[in-house]
Amino acid sequence: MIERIEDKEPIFPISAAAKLLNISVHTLRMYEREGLIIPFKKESNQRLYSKSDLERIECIRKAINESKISINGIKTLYSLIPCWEVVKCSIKDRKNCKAYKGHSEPCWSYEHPKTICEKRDCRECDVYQKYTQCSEIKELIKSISR
Amino acid sequence: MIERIEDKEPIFPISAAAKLLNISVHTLRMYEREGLIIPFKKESNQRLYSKSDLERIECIRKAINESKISINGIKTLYSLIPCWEVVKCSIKDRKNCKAYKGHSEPCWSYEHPKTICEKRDCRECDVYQKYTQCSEIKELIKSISR
DNA sequence: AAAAGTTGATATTTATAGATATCAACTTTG
DNA sequence: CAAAGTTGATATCTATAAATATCAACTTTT
Repeated sequence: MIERIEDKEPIFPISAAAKLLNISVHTLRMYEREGLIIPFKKESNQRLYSKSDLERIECIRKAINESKISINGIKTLYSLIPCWEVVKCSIKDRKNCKAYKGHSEPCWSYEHPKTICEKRDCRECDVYQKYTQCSEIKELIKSISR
Repeated sequence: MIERIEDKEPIFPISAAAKLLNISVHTLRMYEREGLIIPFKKESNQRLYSKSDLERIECIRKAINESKISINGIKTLYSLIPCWEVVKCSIKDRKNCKAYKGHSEPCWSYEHPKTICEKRDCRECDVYQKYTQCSEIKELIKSISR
């Protein structure tokens, strides 16, 4: 469970990632289009995946293939992450934030101008990185309720 | 949105409920087996549905057919309801409660002996009755985090 | 006590979500 | 600068989740 800096380095091009995960390139792009993952993008727009990205994707695959949760189900689950507590945003931020109000997309899939998140890179955000699994989300909800 | 007492009266046998909802009897039993609904049971074990039950089922149907959330996805969403805050259970209760620890079934699908919920009827519980939709669950999470 | 409706269970159908394949245009690499 | 890999897009396939149908045994109703 120790996270190394190297694990976050985006080093695998899409075909290498697909091979390592034993899935098709298109599936990876679909997960991205659905907002489940945010791969690193080079200036040329080409995707690069880190080891952490691969772990995240494996987790998502388990949810789909073993737990039989549909992609829209996963999006909805992510939409319940209390991101406002993680990024400690202000009441004003919350007023302006579609993610705070919505409940069908992960917060990082919404536009959220005029909030604390405006110029942050969601790929680097704890909300995206630390609450991939359902157990992690539930533990977060427990921890904020006190 | 006004809830009347009559709305909670279990009056419709399964075939009437199925007809009103325009679905098959078997589908109703499947939702029950999956733990999405808890119909009232007569001594003879026959099911009766209230108007509130029908509304709940329509909501679940929308989640499945329109929002494309799978049944397992819905179960997982329900498992995130912070029931411990709703029923105000003790630390000890939480220690004994599989629902508190789990994250794949709604709390009312778990056995939970030696907790405050032990002898309560989950069908009558606010956790079951008041947080059917995702928007309601998210609002609850917001309200407990302060 | 006969008719209508219910029970749980198993077997079958269908609609579609998730995955794959193919494409021409563009980028990177050696 | 050619080869290998990428981009997004569209069209197609397949595995299966959700729903339906059928069953004999049991309850309720009139």
